Amino acid sequence: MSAPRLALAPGLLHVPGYLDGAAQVRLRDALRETVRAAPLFTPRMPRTGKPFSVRMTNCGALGWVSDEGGYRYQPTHPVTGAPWPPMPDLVRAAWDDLAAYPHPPEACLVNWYEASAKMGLHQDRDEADLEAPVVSLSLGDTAIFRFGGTERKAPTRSIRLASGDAVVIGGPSRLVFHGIDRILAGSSTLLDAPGRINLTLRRVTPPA
DNA sequence: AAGTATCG
DNA sequence: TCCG
Repeated sequence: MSAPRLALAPGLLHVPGYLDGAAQVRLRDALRETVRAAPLFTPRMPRTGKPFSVRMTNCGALGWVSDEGGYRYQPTHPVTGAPWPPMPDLVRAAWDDLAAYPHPPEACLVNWYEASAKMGLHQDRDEADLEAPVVSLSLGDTAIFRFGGTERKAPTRSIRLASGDAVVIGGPSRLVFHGIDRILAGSSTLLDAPGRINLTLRRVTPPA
């Protein structure tokens, strides 16, 4: 049985219920190990240093970080200096299943949204390889996800992303603006606290 | 630059 | 209240 893949735009797919309940529990438990090895940190805006409301960590060879020095991928945790922990097998399997791209992901950004956290409209454009899609997995409370076009001025729409949902952002939609308007606290009991975990899997460098 | 606040 |  495969979950329906809903095309929101060319190259932009929503897969409601991609992970069943057992897989969500398995991923949640794997991420507890990830966060133990690579504690959540608070990213900051380039230049201004203003903190994000979302906290983050990463797994895989490279991790996305942001601070006064800018947005970048790097192989080590910005606070502990340790290499990022490995990607859980389930994460890698989701990439193989959803990305339609013949090379492995290098980065898995783990975003923790507490109930009041938001993410402004932005593009994912720090990857040297824009041929590969970005694959997103949601766990915990439902989020209001907003997306538009590849220009900031394009009109936007919003959809709800529930625990277990996947989104694939690729093809002509690879550089669409997107963000999280709000979290519907209490909509899931998967996590111990109100909030949401989002994983974004990415290929960063062009394949050798 | 993936920030927040505020206004129409 | 939502959107720009």
